[in-house]
Amino acid sequence: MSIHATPRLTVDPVVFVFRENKLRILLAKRTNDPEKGAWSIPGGHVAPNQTLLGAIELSLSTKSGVGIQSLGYIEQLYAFDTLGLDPRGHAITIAFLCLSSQSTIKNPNLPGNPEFIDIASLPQLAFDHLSIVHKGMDQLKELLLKTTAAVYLLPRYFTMADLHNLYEAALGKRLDRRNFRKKMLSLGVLDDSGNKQQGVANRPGLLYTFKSHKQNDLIKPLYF
Amino acid sequence: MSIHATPRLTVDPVVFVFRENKLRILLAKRTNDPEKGAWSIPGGHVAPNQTLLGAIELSLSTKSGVGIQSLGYIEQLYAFDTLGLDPRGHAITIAFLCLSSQSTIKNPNLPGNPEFIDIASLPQLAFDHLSIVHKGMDQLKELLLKTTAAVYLLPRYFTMADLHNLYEAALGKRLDRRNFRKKMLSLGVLDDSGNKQQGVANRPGLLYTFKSHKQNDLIKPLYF
DNA sequence: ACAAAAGTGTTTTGTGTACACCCATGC
DNA sequence: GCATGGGTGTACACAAAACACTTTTGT
Repeated sequence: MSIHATPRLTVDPVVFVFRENKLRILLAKRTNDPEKGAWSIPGGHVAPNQTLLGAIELSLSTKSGVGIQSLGYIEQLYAFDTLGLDPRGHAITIAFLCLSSQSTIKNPNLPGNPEFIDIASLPQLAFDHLSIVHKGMDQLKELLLKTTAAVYLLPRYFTMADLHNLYEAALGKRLDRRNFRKKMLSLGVLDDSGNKQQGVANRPGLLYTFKSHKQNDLIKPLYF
Repeated sequence: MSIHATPRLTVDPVVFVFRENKLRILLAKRTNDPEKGAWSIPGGHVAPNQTLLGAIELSLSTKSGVGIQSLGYIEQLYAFDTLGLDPRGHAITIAFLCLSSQSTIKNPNLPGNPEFIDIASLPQLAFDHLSIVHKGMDQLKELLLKTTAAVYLLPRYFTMADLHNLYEAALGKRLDRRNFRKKMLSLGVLDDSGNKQQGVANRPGLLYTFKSHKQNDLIKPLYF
């Protein structure tokens, strides 16, 4: 293919979902040595003439059953150099941030037992995968503060409390409920659907959606 | 080396300097086909067991004579997929942002005639190098708004007008001189050296430096 | 004295932040 | 009617933005 020998190239998808008011990340147990059995990001190698996204798609579906069409958002994060970390030899892995509103695993019985795990209680991870996860969390924070990326983590209809809980989980701190509502509404990216929550033992919240032409929009940066 | 065939891996350093009130980028003419003679970023291949920074260092010094020790700041930018763009076969290039306050080329007679070229009048670039340059410019803007990165582009002593000109060149827009000064001074990252400019045909400006313990600092984001 | 750029201050307007009360629902 | 979270409004402090005059140097 080439006269130049280079390190191996791999990709690692950091997939976030939001379920039960917890921000979660897709992990699977390694099925091979090294670090067989350790929780890890379900990534894989890039073949010649395969795009990076193509490699993401293949390793995701093979190792976790998550289809790329279920990801509303994909963005390249960072290239990590594994020099010295992997006994199989020098490799560079390019991490991707992926956001999905489908928060259940369709094939939980795959060899690696893929699961969406709460970022607040992460297990030990293989290799340098913890740094990769942290990079993903940092970028997700940026996105939530500067764009309407929340649309890719929430269901079509959600309450202001859902949105508030997502922001608190992702930013890792408490936000004043009233000021949060005020800021969000002032951005003009939400539509009041006119409907209310059903079957809650308290005053039901209004159900909102993101305005369709405001999805994937930059917003005035938020400061919390 | 590996049982996995992958695309070639290369690195591309986007080196910025600030000279004569112009933001400039390091370019060299390609000395080989394809696109022989076209202006390009002086990057190169990554060898197995070579770090990405090691590859940056080697290609920079070989193709442009710029030593890595002259770069006050290096940061990884983005991985670009060249699939279909390079007749030599599939390659992934990882771009790096580099900032230098040494703004003259020591070896202008190298084969590629390396030069620091004003970003306001860029020539045609080889391959997708224009996208890479744009990514570098975007990230530089971010850095200037959020950190004291200007320290890596300016000489040790500089006037408020120098700093102001750098920001205007990098952000590509006019900034109110008085509010700029006020914001910069309020950040508490500058020291007044007590000396003044010499030999200008008008009132000389005070010479400032960045406080040494505030270099590489995050600052309260600036809004211009 | 004149040109040219440096240095200084005020006012207005918007927004982040803190905080307290009423409202709708299920039980 | 009571517990639980949802929804609303006000006051204060701070910072961004717009804007005009005085000062210091070389010629």
